[in-house]
Amino acid sequence: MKSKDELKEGIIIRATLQLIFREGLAGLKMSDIAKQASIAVGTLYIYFKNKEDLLNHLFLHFKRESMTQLAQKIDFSLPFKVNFKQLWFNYLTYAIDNPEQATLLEQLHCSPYLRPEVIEETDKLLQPIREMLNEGKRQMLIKNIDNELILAFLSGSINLIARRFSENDRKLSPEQREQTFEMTWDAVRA
Amino acid sequence: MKSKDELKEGIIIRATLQLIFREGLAGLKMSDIAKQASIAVGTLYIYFKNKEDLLNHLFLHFKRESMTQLAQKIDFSLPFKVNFKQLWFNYLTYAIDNPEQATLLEQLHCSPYLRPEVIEETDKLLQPIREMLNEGKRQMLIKNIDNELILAFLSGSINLIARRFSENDRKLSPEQREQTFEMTWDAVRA
Amino acid sequence: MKSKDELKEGIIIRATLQLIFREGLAGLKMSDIAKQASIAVGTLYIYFKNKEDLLNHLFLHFKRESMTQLAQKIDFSLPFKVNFKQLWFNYLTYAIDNPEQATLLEQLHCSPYLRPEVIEETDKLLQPIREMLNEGKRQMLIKNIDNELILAFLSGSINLIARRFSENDRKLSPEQREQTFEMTWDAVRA
Amino acid sequence: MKSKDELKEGIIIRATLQLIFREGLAGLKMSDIAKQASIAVGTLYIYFKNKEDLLNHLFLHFKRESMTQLAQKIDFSLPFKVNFKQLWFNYLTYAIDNPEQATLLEQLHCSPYLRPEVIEETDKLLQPIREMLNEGKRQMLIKNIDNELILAFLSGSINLIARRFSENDRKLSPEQREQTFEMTWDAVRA
DNA sequence: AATGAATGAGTCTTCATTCAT
DNA sequence: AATGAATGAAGACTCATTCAT
Repeated sequence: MKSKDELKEGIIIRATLQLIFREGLAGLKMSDIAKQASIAVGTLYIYFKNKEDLLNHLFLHFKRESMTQLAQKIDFSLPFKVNFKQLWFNYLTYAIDNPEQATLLEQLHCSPYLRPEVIEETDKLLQPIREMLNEGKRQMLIKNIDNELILAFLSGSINLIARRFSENDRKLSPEQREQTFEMTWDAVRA
Repeated sequence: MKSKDELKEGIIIRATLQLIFREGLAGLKMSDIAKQASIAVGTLYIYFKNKEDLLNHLFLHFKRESMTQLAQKIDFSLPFKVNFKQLWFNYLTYAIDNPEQATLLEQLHCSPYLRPEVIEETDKLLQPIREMLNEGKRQMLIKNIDNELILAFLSGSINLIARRFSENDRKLSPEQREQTFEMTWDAVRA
Repeated sequence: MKSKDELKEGIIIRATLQLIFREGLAGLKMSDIAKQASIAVGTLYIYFKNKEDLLNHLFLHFKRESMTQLAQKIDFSLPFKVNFKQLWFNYLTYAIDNPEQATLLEQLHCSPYLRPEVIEETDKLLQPIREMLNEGKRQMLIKNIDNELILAFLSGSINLIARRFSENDRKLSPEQREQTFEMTWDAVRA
Repeated sequence: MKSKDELKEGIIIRATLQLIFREGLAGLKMSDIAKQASIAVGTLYIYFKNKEDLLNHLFLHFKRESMTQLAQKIDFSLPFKVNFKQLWFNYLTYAIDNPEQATLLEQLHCSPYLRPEVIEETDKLLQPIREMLNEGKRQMLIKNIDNELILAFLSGSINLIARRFSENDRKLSPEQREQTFEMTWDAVRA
């Protein structure tokens, strides 16, 4: 008896990520995923109910991974602005340095594959960030504006910037990153 | 003859817009477009070389339309900030009030259908806005940051906000719009 | 414009019949049907929603055809027994001489493809025969037994006999047919 | 060892019977059989060479079982008609009360799984009944008609009746059973 | 003997595009 | 120009069977 391989699920996820990055979500074929993962097509269906299911898992997987990256070096004993800046740079760095994941999440987001519940679930991952914004407001450091509005403002700007400036020959320079943060901070500061 | 052609072309474009909004880009079938436009499938191929061609035309069509909306009430004899605010509100209003088009442009943007040249062409439409930013910098009213960075910052934030807040029951209130503009202006002001 | 061919539906039905007879229902492939009918696979789906739909139409088609055969030379001005015998011989002859159809109807009957409504509909085709049985009872020529019971008795016996004796080298001889009818008549006569 | 094997073989056979009755032969999957029998798929292939082999065994198993039922209370010292009636009632009762088996045998019969030799072998099981018919003819109690014809007549009618009237809410009443036997006896009596 | 994960050939169905009318 | 029936390549998914453990 071979036991259902924990590893194999990861191999499939990884293979799919690479394919979407290289060829795009639109041309993604189950048979290609199998080939890329060096397994049989049928095996895919042991680990995932169908294509949609695989893509939803994929989305959740990298959404969580990106959230983990986001929280790095955050230390609530430090001043708000320090953490805010760290968070912002974490996000930007991750988005710029992992264009694979970013592309994936973006392509999936406007695809018909994603189930609403999965999108909802990923939304919950933002909860700690919302709390942090609340803390910033309490300290009267940032504007008293609806969290969702601020979040949309922050994510939207950072996402597009990362997308536009992730290609190697036009990656954001350290100064540009500082400038962009300056814009962001001016936008939200009280 | 010309007018007849253009009329039908418009009908097809309009029909496609509605279908993408209702059913999404992924499920879009040529036969459905034909049905929605009350013509035969074959006729589609008289006006457009193929599906890709149709979608590229569609993209360009609404990109231009949105740009026209954008320029409304802009008057270069007025002060920079007045125009900047007007432009910003034009964009936001259009994006919120025409979720159909916004959805369309967004869905198309991360689809494999769009030709690079078309994306490039739409980029040119932003030229006047770039000039305006230059003027703002000359007057030392806005930060001296790379235009593309500013544009990405502005478009990104406004797009995501519009998407998140375009459903009828959570449309942005006038105050929220003002608040958002405040963030934007603080971000770019010198 | 080519108009949807009335004929083609018949061609498909005919091709399917031959295939089921030659190869059996179990191995029936849509691609083979298309080949046999000298059309493209896709064309099948213009005339029939899917495989199940095609097979249901097939069933109904030949059920009706067999019913038409059944009614031949029936003349209600003739005495009951004459008609009864004629009917019985019509059925037996059809079943023996068209083993293709018989095989088909039988195979379909115990397949998962047939929709209950279709089976119901074919049941209605027996109505005239039920009336005839009623007439026979009124004339006190046949036993006063529930029609459904008589029908099951008649169909069951005749079906199995036809199946067992339809191969060329053991077809029922005229005497055997008379003998079988004698059994049948003795069974139902009052 | 032997007994252990036979036990498991029986469990598999039993599980398959239930599945075919509940879900039909067409949807029958080896994996489902394994689940129903609470064993692993691989184990099926220890007891049966393949699916076809399993189904042939199944067919033979229940064919034999039904024959055993058939012979109950038959006593050749009793008069012919008594035995004939007993036999007939045995068959009818078994068919009505064990719709599971009846469904199974019927579904298998028009499936591509059954090997001709197996069908032949089951035919041999009818030998005692043929002898009985011969005895009836010798005593000039029944018509002098080819045994196969009589058998087909009897089985066909009884099978269809049992199928039509085996559902609980329309099971044949004792009177109806008597009536049906009356038809049968009239059919065969000399 | 028992297990069940892995395999991959096989099949239905879809849909962009063509072309005869 | 307009039509829509016809085409057939392409792809998701199934399931009997195998085989390493």
